[in-house]
Amino acid sequence: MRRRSTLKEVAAALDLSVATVSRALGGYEDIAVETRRRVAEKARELGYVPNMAGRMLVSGRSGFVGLVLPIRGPNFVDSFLGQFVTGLGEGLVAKGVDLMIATASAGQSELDVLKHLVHSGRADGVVLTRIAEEDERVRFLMERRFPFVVHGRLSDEEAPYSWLDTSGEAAFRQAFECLYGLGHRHFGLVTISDRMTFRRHREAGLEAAIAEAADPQVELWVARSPRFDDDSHRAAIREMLSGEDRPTAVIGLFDELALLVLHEAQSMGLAVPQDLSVTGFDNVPAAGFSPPGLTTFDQATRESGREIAGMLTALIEDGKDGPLSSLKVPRFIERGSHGPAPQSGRPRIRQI
Amino acid sequence: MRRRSTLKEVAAALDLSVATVSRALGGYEDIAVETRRRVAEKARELGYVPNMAGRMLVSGRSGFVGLVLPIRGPNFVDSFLGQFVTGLGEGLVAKGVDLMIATASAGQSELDVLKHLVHSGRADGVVLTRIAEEDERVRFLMERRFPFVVHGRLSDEEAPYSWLDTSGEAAFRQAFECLYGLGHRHFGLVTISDRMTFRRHREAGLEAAIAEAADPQVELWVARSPRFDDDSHRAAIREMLSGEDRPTAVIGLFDELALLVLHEAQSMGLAVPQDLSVTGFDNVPAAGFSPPGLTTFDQATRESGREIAGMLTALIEDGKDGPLSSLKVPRFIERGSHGPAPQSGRPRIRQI
DNA sequence: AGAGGCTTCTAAAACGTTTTAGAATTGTGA
DNA sequence: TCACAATTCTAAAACGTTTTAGAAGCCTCT
Repeated sequence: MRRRSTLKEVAAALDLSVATVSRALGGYEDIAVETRRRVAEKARELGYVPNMAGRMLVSGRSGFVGLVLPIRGPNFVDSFLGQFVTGLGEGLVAKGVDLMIATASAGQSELDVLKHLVHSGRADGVVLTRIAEEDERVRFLMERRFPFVVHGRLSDEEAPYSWLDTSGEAAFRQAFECLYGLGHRHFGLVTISDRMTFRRHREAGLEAAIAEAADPQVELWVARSPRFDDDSHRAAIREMLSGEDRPTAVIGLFDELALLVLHEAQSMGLAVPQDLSVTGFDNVPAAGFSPPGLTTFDQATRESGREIAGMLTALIEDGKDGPLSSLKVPRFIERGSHGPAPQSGRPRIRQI
Repeated sequence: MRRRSTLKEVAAALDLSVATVSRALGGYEDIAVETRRRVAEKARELGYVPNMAGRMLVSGRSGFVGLVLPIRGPNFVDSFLGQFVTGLGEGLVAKGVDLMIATASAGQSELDVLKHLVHSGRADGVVLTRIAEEDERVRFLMERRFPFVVHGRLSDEEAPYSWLDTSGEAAFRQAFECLYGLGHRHFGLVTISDRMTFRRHREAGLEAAIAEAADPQVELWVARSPRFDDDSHRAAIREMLSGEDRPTAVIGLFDELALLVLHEAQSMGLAVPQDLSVTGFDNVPAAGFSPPGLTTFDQATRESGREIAGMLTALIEDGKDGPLSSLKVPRFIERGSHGPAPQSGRPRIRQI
């Protein structure tokens, strides 16, 4: 067990050919059972571990799956990544596949990284996260017929690629129904202006639910700002919450926005959930820690990672199979930030 | 650029030998300058990208560095991992090295994973995180002389291995000095009973600072429970905070514990920071979101990842160089959870 | 006895790269 | 002219594995 040995050494020790040892370890039927046993024993004794490079060379497969990290600003924190990586790793290790993380170096785009990954043969498939509505990376991979799975969806849902997504539609529908049931009629939505698929789905879910309610009393105030521009979001939220015509229930497109609402409400002297109900999406750790506890939806990110690992390895193994897809329904996490609508009447609505 | 081509194809296109093309691309001096230029051009034209398997086979290096993921319970959330992976990736890509994530499969220990990584030649070096005071993984790697860098430290600081750590000592000293300067004399420490190095360093820093203050008025109440047992922590915190002899300043060993203190204080009707000052360590995202904002220390995890990447690649390249180490001083993040000591007198202290 | 079939094993090629040892060509100095 | 050096290139081996095509030995059936 001291040094790793090679097939050749195992073969020499047993006076067999390298080919026989290879096939014996591979469990081939045309090697006598007794020989297979002897080979296995000797291999263990000598601490034989197959060399991946040799294997890769002949098989043309690297045994790796790549995760292309989104480029981040220097201060961007992503509570999602750790969970996702953990889940992916767990799912892949079960299939004997390893996970590699591909990062863009200075001046590289995510597409550059992807191209290098595909061309160098370092990975047999890739996982893409955080895709936009139109994504050049997806186009590139589809052209090459390189196996990949996307966490999220493009706007073109007919395109033949594999994805796993969490249904923002279902979630926002459920949020509305819950709040409507609690007597809320006057809603606020804090959202982004960027063209992300997840935004479209969540907004569509909310709109559909409102339409289905078919209640003329229901009104919606939409506050829309650029994704990472917290100052704009804050300003929009303050405007939404000041004045007597403010919503009684505010839905954040994701937790960070909902948490901003919680903060602004507090600093404006509005009590949550007595004066204002707030919901989010993602269930980031801070959601649980921020009093009174943010009501939100949990994506089960780690579980998604595991499932994506399974989809991707299936794709790699028998490439003929058509694209796979899976739509998860997020779990509603009811904490303290929502409650019955307050009783006071309230005037008209405005749209920003 | 359609399909990846090989050295042989480039050589054939230029009527040169494979060896010449290889050396030309390698920039060797014994290839005519003009030839080098022609080769480079044709290689680009044909979209040549070196095949890693071939290269690995002859060089004996995989071009990978492994990160062994700690095994986690099904619900464990780690905001640290995402940042660390991002930093590592950034640091490694600059050196042309890739990052692989090694996960334990069911029934495997972290040591098993490590052994397989080392023996299969899939990685040329590894990064270890979350090590305990005595760590069998470190022993194993030292025996094999396999390049590795540890994030954290063992209790045996003389052992010749490379590490990068954040000085919990300096942080807790600073926390004490800050609070002492604000008039606090009666301190609480919420900590764990597990034998982790980081615990020892932080506690040592606090004790040293108390000793240096040499003030007989200073008293310390220590509440110690098993690491992940939140219920025990809560109970210990409640006990610490109930009664008139409670501390005016509580230091959490890490943010999760400090956030528990914040919660318990709130539910007991204690105002932070008027009645009670609280500090933590780690600067998890929830620290910023939890009113009134947790005062804590920031580890600059992403930056540490980058630095570790540099250390490890240096170690791999010229293995002769002795072990490297680096001790970072964490940044004090002053938020709203600490303030001047309240004025009321306070009776004796107890030790749990 | 010969043909055919089965079982068990192996030689050799292939994957794509780097490196070593040396070949071929040209130039230089005596 | 010859010996020698410098420059530029190449053939071949090596890395460790898998796979292909087939060899060797034995058994069975006619």
